[in-house]
Amino acid sequence: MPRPTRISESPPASVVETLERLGRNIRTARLRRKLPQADLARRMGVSRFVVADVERGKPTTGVAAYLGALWVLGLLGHMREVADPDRDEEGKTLERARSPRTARRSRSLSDEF
Amino acid sequence: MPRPTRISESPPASVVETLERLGRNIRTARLRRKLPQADLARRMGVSRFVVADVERGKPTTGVAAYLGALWVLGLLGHMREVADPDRDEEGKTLERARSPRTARRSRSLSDEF
DNA sequence: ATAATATGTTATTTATAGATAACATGAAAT
DNA sequence: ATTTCATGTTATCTATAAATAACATATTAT
Repeated sequence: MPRPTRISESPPASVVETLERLGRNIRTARLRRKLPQADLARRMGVSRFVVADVERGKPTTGVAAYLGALWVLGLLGHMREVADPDRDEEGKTLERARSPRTARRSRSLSDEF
Repeated sequence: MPRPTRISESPPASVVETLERLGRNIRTARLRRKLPQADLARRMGVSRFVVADVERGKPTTGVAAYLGALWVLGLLGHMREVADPDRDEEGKTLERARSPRTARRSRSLSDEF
């Protein structure tokens, strides 16, 4: 990553925390499967150093490395729920407040004939 | 990302899919909050282009950019469950098979006095 | 003990991620 | 209509992510 970005230099503590836990989790999953870093790396199509970085929770490492590891480990499904609009209560509330359910749907539709 | 890695050049379809959905979800959350890309970027400490990349699900973008966006949007908590050892059924099974629960704990501890 | 395997460490190299800037296009609002 | 404001697009530049290689240090198995 060129031109040091603030978020990569020192991300918010909670981001660092989350990344480190994710890395540890991936490592745990790998060890449980008795899969060496090098093997996981080969199946991901990267060098073993990238796997090491992922397990350390390195912030500047590409997101595909993290998802690729999850993919090989059969844990990629866990990502489906992240930021899922259905789970975003605050977002849903904001949207509801903006367009109340009692209002007419869209005009153009109901007026169009 | 230098030296094109296979995973960045063309990640597995499911990884691409997952990334694109994640990007869309982040965009949805941002729009619901009526937050312009530039504002989100500023609060993350990156340029607006990185936010655009995230919303497109660009694989080579640093993982911190994705988590940073989730953080600003108050959705970082969703990441806590990803690859959680407790949710890794396959991993748990493998571990159980390796060290049956009926076995003695660790020897060194129970014998040490 | 010893061999084999796994992970960490350091140094070097190179393609590129992300910054900046300037302009284009597209919505929204006045 | 016209002025904001948001997002997309293009180009240039530079710090660095990741590859390779070689050695060190666990860790595991024989």
